[in-house]
Amino acid sequence: MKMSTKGRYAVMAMIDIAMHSAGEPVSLAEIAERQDISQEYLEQLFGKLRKAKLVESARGPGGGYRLAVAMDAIPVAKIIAAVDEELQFTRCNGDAVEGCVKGDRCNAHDLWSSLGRQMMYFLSSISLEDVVEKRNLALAATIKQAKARHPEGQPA
Amino acid sequence: MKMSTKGRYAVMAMIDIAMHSAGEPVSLAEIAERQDISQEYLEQLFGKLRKAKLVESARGPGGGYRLAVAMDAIPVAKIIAAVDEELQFTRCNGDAVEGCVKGDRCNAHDLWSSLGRQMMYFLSSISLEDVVEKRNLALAATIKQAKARHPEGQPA
DNA sequence: GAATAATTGACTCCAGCACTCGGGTTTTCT
DNA sequence: AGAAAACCCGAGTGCTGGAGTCAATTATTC
Repeated sequence: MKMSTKGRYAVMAMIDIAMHSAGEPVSLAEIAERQDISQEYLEQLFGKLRKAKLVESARGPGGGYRLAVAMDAIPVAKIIAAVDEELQFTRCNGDAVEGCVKGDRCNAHDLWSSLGRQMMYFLSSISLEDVVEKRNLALAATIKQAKARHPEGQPA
Repeated sequence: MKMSTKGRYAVMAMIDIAMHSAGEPVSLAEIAERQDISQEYLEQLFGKLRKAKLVESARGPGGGYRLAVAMDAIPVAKIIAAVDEELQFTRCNGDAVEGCVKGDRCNAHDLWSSLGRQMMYFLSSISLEDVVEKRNLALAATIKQAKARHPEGQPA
């Protein structure tokens, strides 16, 4: 269970722009330098981010990228979805019901779709601004809830 | 972003045992047949489940595996952790602070560790029994919370 | 001792990730 | 106009790790 670098890099790059852009576009060379990601790889990612209308580009000298909309209107989930083809976990994913096991839905089906929903809501509920400002990341309430359901619940 | 089949298969197999064992052990051949997983692959997984003390084995004819402890004492997180080496997302994972980017922690560090924690608490809060009985999977409360934080939050 | 089933370890296959490369084209500055 | 700074785009490549196979062994029951 892990996340691809694409999603991670994309979020890092978006944060970088959000933090360093004072109206002027930020060049990929800068981002590559600061985030330690190859510029060629970033170009790939930004192609997708642009198609997803999350950034706008400016060509020529002094050009670069800037956010297409305000930070607080960009949920992290959108960034990841833009570059990461699929962010579902199971081939028996939420909507496509058939094909789980022997043409039927597997015995853990509800668990996985519930987990997927859980993550989607988490990532949808946190905006780029939240990350930059380091807000809403503690989630004390949600965690307390989980504990209340199973008081002995301990992480690995 | 996806989960390996190992974790999925392991949970499916454990559910299978929980549902079909009436005290007697359940053989891998049965599980393989019912869950449509190759027996050889299951052997690998059960080696790890046994080492993690989640199942007990009985050899010889009529043998097989049974749960080592009660269903409600087995959180899903433990099953996955037993077979899936790492269920962290980022190389900049929760505890190891260094090495994120240029020896420092990356700008998205808190986001990833928070996401990881979120998933761990979710999977720790759900027991094998919950899954078998299909309880606690709706999580209406948690979802409502996420919505309250960002009312416009929509999944991909 | 024959059949059954777990136990173990090594081994193969291959998709997809993580890049790299080599060309473009557009824009701006001098 | 020309050069330089950037974006733009499609191929191509290496290789890790997941997914699954195979074979041989040990233990148990009848």
